Amino acid sequence: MSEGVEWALHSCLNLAWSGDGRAVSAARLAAWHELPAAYLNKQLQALARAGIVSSTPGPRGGFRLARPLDSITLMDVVAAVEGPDEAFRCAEIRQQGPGGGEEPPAADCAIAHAMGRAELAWRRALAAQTLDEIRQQAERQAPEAPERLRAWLAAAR
Amino acid sequence: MSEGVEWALHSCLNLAWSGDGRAVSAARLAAWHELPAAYLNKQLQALARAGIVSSTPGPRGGFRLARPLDSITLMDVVAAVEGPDEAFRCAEIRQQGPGGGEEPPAADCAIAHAMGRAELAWRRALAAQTLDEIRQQAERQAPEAPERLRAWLAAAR
DNA sequence: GGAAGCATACTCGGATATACTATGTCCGAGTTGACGTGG
DNA sequence: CCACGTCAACTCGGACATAGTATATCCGAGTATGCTTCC
Repeated sequence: MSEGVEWALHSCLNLAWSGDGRAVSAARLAAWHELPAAYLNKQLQALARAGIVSSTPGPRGGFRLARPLDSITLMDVVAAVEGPDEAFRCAEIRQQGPGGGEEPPAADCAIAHAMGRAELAWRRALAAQTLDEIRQQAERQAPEAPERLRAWLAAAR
Repeated sequence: MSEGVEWALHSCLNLAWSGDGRAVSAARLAAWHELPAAYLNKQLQALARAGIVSSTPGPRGGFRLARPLDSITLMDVVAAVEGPDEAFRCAEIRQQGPGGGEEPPAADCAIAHAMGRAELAWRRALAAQTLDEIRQQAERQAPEAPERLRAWLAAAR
């Protein structure tokens, strides 16, 4: 799985903690965890295309959450960064060569069906978890995190 | 996900249909679906290392199932081909840069925890499905498939 | 006729190239804010 | 003092390199088979 998924998820939480008042630039979000700024920018663009964050150019510009955290699921972020297509894609090799009959088979490939069911379970688990729940859990573990981020953003003016 | 997973799964079913009497070479299994023989051989080696199939060299050699289909799950094959490590690996970026505190955090990353739970659901779904169940479903859809394979193997002596 | 020895062909197994995607970097278009200037 | 125009800096956005992995290929070690030869 792409490294950018982890970056995007942390960035969403950081955006939520930064306060809704002002946007945060990709460079600041990247510096907070020592990530490559230009590449994180790429991931944030993907989030913007998916409607998860909104971007504003120019000075004082940057990214901010486009909707509240409790309406963003893990699935939304994963789909935005990784793309919408399934991880296991059936190439229908059973139709190739001597193994494939003359006419296409009537039913779907049993293997693809089973793999699809498993992947559906994964997607359901991701869709059942909102970023707000994760934020609450993270704040229970480290209650000072939001304030530290806001202080650092204000100081690094 | 790797293309080889699909090839390995189909090959396992084909090995089950070929009959337990004699081994089938990687070249024959590949020709049945017009796959690159040498590369399929690589995937079968991975299955052999995992104890799913057994290999015998020399003439009349090849691969055969090492244990019955009902004791092989989708998870076994996926783990053998893809490797045992998780798809989402937490790099603990929260500990890097100004965002990371002085001492390591006490609890696990909430994001990694949630992603791990989703992946666990996927793995459970894969482990709950045996290849024998898939074989039964495939035979219901195409009852003539096993016999066609055996006839082709005998003809291509 | 039978058995031993040998050559042979066929198999896996791993070491070696190539292609593609994820990763990382760079520069341009656009916008906002500040500053200077004129009224 | 206020309003307007100009300028400059900062931002995203997409186009351009690079690296790492999945894909594909090739050749060597090993083994069972069949044949030849000798007893």
